[in-house]
Amino acid sequence: MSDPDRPEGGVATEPGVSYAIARLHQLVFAAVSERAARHGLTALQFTTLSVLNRHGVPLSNSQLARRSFMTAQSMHEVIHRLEQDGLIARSPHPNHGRKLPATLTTKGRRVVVACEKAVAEFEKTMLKGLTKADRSAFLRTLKAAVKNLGGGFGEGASRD
Amino acid sequence: MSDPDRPEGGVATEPGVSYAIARLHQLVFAAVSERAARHGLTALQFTTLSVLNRHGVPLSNSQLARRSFMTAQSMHEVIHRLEQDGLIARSPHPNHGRKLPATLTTKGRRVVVACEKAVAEFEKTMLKGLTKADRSAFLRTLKAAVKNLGGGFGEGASRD
DNA sequence: CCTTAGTTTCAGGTCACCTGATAACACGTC
DNA sequence: GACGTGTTATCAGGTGACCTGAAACTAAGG
Repeated sequence: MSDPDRPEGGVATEPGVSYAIARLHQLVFAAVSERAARHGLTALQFTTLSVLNRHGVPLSNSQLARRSFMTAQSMHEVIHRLEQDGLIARSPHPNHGRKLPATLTTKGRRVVVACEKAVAEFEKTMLKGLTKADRSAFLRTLKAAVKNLGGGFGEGASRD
Repeated sequence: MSDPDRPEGGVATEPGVSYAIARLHQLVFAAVSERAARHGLTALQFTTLSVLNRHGVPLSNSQLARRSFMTAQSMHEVIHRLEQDGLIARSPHPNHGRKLPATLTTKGRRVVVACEKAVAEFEKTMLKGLTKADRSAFLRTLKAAVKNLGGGFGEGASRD
């Protein structure tokens, strides 16, 4: 019903879990992008600042790349832009002539904290109506699926 | 521990649900992309063929776009390429001079069925070790979150 | 010293999206 | 039957997020 063009043939095997994950991600990504945009950031820029903020200690381009599961070249584009925009600063590592660890500037910290607050609000909306048990089961399953696929969460990607 | 560069300061507020969803999606997307690539498709091309296959009846560019939550212009790029590659065919709608409904070609159907099989295998791997109850709770929560964010799943996006 | 591995960075390419603009058609209203 | 409103297909141009390849430098171990 609700589809006047549909005759009868297609039984329509329903879409799998992958599809539901993709759809939810699409909505989450859009929501995060929108909130980050209010502070002049893309979602990727926000998450990169967030990683830096959570880690507490300066991280080099390569380290950030590993934690974000992308190439150093891709990460370079991100932090180059963040540096231009004055959200991070990079100064040479004391006892390593090649590494350029990045730290949040005051402006960068202010922005990332504001974004994180907005995202936390958003998550509350997303999970509205779910019990504490539902939420923890959800998170547990997400983590289990990641683990089953051989992935981590980038807390300590290899060494570093 | 496991991080020699980490002194003491950062308490590291742990990343939220959004982050876990993004990470799982990243792995799922990579896995689907890889499997689709074996048949010469991108993940997006595969899902588009899949929508067409599930629906059973020809869909126009605009209809496909609505079901996939993107603009008609973006979808046009996808189906134009699929048409070039001989995976779909488009012929004018009998009683509408502008619509160009797309159908799967024999080749297209063969490819999408093969991909769907590969993806189903993949999903089994991803959910290994989870009980029937875990899986249905997971899917239920995914759907609830989508609903909380005001999204549907494109089965009947508005009319059509 | 020389090799191997890690790091930063430039150059160039692809894919998945977007907005804007055009042109043709559909259809109800006057 | 002309007219406005909405839908559709499609071209043109642009951005963000990724990639590989290659160059140059540094670190560390034989």
